[in-house]
Amino acid sequence: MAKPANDSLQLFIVLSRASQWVNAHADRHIRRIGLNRTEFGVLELLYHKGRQPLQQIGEKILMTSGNITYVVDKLVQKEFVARVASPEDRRVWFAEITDKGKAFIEDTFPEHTAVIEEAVKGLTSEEKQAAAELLKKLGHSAEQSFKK
Amino acid sequence: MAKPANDSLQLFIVLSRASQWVNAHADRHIRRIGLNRTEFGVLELLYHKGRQPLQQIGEKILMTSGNITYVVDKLVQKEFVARVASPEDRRVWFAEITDKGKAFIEDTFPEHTAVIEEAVKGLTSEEKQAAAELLKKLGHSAEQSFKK
DNA sequence: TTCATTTATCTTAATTTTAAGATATATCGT
DNA sequence: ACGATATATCTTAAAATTAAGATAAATGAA
Repeated sequence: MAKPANDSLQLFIVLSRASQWVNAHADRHIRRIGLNRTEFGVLELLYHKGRQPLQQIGEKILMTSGNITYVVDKLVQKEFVARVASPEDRRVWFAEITDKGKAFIEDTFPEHTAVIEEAVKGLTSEEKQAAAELLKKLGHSAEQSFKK
Repeated sequence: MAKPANDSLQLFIVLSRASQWVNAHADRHIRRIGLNRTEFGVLELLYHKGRQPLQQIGEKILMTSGNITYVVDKLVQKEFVARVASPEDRRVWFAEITDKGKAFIEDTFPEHTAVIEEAVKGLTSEEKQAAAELLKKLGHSAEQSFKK
């Protein structure tokens, strides 16, 4: 049996590489449609999860508060996102996707999906499901232990 | 059976999240020891794989040529790395880890390993091995299809 | 209520990264 | 050998990101 630390380091290495190369596919496509990874991630989040306080966007996509302000400003300039004041807490702004933003996501999502399918086509459907289950568990536990 | 694209998108999502949170652990540690993720990655590469032409570093860690120059300059300033001319091709510089750089890696590696172990402790040893195998396959195929 | 503390967003400067292209050298076809 | 093309590194400006801290509002303890 190998030392336990080896399993962990090995996992870390292959996780980083897989993420790097799969994201290389995604990034190339996202650049082509005129956004960067962060902007696309925020827009997708708002599309799928609805309006979010800026703070919560930063918690999910892991960026500093200053960068959230910057990225949301860019999306507002592109008219893909609007800032909406919170009626309950005057410190809070929600970011909300606009109709133009929704249309953009809906237009580009089929291509995005095709790019991701190409990126992960080295695994069979069963392998994808097995990997996804393990990664879900890993992601949750890493998030929990990071916040403690 | 779900649509095939769903397997792929789901895998992409959980891969991104797992990578994000595991890297959050690693980044926090790397910052504490005075480097950033890119610098540490380059230094580790040179430690484990020996001297590399700058070009090849960029291919492995996916960064632009300008950024390689910048990062290697920073590591040279810290005396962790030296530039060595190639005797065969006068365009090429190798980056090579110095004794000080080696000592730095050797000093910090036990902590780095402990941080990674903590980050991935949500999986059992068997699960780590299963995940690593799938991610290795995924990484290789994503790299190949990206370059085509 | 009041004051101290916490929280959410924004601002600014510095750092990191990319993009575009310049320079020097190597390679390839003729 | 020659000229065209390709390759490796570097330079510069712009874009993206972080870090530190300012401001305003909410929360909590006394």
